[in-house]
Amino acid sequence: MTTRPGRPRDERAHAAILAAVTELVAESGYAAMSLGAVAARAGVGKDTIYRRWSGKAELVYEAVFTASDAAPVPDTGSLEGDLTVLVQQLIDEFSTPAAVAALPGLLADFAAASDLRARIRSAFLEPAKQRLTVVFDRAHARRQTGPDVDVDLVLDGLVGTVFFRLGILGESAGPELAQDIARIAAKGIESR
Amino acid sequence: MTTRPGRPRDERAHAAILAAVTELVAESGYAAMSLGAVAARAGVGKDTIYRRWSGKAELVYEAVFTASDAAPVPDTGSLEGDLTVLVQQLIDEFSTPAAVAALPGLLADFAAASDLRARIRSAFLEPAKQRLTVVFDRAHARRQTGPDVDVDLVLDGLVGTVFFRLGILGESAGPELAQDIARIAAKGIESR
Amino acid sequence: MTTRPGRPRDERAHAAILAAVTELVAESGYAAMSLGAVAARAGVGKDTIYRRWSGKAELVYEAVFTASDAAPVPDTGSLEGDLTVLVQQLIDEFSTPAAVAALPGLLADFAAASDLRARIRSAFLEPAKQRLTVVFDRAHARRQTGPDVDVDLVLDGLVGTVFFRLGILGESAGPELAQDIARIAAKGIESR
Amino acid sequence: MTTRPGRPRDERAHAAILAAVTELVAESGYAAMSLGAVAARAGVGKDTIYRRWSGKAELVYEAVFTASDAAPVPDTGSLEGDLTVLVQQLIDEFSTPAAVAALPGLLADFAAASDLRARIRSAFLEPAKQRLTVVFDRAHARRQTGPDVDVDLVLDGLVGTVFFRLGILGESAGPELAQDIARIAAKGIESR
DNA sequence: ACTTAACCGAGACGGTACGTCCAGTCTTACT
DNA sequence: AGTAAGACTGGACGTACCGTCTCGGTTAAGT
Repeated sequence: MTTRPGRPRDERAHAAILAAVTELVAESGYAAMSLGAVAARAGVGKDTIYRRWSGKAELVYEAVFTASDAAPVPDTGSLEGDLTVLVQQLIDEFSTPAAVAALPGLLADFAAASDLRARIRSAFLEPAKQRLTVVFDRAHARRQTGPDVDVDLVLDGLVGTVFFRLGILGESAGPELAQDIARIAAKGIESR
Repeated sequence: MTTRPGRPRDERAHAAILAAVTELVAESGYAAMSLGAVAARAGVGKDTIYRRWSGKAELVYEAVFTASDAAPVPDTGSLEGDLTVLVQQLIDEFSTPAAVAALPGLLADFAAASDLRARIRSAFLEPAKQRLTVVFDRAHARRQTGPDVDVDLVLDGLVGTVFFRLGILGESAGPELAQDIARIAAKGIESR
Repeated sequence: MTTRPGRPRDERAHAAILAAVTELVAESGYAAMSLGAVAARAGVGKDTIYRRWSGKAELVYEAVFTASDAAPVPDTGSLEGDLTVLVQQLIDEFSTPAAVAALPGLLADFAAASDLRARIRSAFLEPAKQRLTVVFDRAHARRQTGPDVDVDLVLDGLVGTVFFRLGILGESAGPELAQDIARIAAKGIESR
Repeated sequence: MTTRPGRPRDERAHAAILAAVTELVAESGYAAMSLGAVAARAGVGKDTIYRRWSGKAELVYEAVFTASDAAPVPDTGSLEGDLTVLVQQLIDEFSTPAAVAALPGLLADFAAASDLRARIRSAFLEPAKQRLTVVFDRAHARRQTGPDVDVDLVLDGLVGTVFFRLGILGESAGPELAQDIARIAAKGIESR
């Protein structure tokens, strides 16, 4: 039962919509980007959008944040080194023009709708949490940390710091930023 | 001649508007709160709002974040203790019903308008930065930290973490949260 | 008891307001002329206007239609000649830039407010009716007309025709117009 | 391919809007009737009104003056009789509650906007002018009038008189009015 | 070949908020 | 009491967008 009756959805429309969102959100920002403009840019009817996504937030999330899920788990041999790589991954993910323009409004919409709010942890944070858990397991095996590090708290700290700096304040990340953040975090959770 | 010509602005209208904003933003959320509804609730014409504030973001900012500027500088004798108090001040500021409801949309609007974006550091962060600077000076005098702590980075980390947890994820702060955050931060920046 | 207590009204303000109305109504038209703009142009507070006139209609009426009340009663020796002069007086009165711009909106406001509507006959038409009555009395004395000419009907016909042509259609009056109208009217009411 | 792409316009919305205008203009008058109230009464969004009409004047014109275009050309055998019928047609057209309430403000708006002003002759007057032309042709064939009657002038006189009496002064038309006007006009233009 | 059913672009639909403008009133300090 | 200035409530304006609905027409799978 893999096929449904009727005409199948046009994959080119799907791709054209996501491309239009990426362009328009970078040009205009999240709030100023209307779905009507997306439809026009993509050469698509508005229904074709609403048939696939429930609203602006879901659509922009998929368009902007679906690439880096495959980021590799860092393994540099030290906790600080691993965290530096991981924070740099976050910075890279949040630094594209589309992400910078989309993030504040996107998270505002997610936060405002309770059904979406519940999905932030699973959608945004879960991939990074898995990488972070592996990093901590290795650090524990090296006796650098205790067994009871609060992964969620550290993750919220790293993500919150990066999001606040780049997404809210709109500052660009210098080459030292990832290491500066990682150094404090690593020292903060190491044993002793 | 300190008085301007014409009828002076009505302070009661000012107060009624801010009270209406605080109520409505807590009831409806930032995006769903219309300035027309604010005017109706306050018993005020829309012009009276637009005469004093340039838009929703400026208005809500003034209504929701103008109380805690007078928060005292903590002085517990230890860096971790001081940071715990300071983080708790942030948590308290971000935990009122109006602040929880207003923050994501408010910061999204500030981030989207470049003229407002520049004001986040000065308007939101400056009071906390001053307290944090005093805390670090005392810690340095106690030889707990070096002289070159990056105050902005730590501040962004503390604020970003609290804002992300409470404002974006909508989680409520448990009694241990402030100390958990402060402990990691203090260890992360201590000398040695 | 000709003097009232308190400061007497400033006659220069009165004149400045009427001058500002005449200018602004000619520039902008009746509907687009706001009393705030009149006050600013006259260098006067809005209250000074509302203290003297009850609203825009009354003000514009006084500014635009108060000059020609002293028009002389024509006496050319023939009914058609007298009517030609009288119609030309109407045309002159309705052809000033201010009158052309003010008339449609002004009469619309008069017609919409029942208390003003009752005043159109007395305010607009009474001076012309008196002149027309004299003209008809002389014509009757010359046995050109019967004794029972419906003065109001003829007056409404002359005024309505001129007002519709100039005020509503916005056409300019050629040199023959007064005589063309007067000829038909005179023939239409002569005996035989 | 005569059909345009997209959802066709809803004829019931069109009719509901015109019905709401007819009701509301009769209840409130032209100036006091807001398009927002029309939309609410018709159960329609404001966009649906602005999509079809450019403003209040165009909308009210279509709602109030679209019935009598099919009025028959009078043919009583005499000029005065024909004119009496024609004037009565004008009176009937201007005497409906909606027309009485709409006319002054409507013509004021038409007169104020130069693009609309040009349409008064074609939209309001053309149907009556055609009937009047036929009446004059017949009168000329009967040798009652010369060949060079100024149709526009007589039409402006008849319409102006009726409009001024009913529309501006707000007087109701007695049973003799049409004949009184027609008698003067007929005598005024007859040969000899 | 024919039916069925979901798809498609286009754009109209009801509804809601926007930010501006004006009417007519009110409140200052000053004359 | 009158004055200039300008703030006040209230409400209409015309625009923009949301998310849904309605057309005519297309594209496959199932019969």
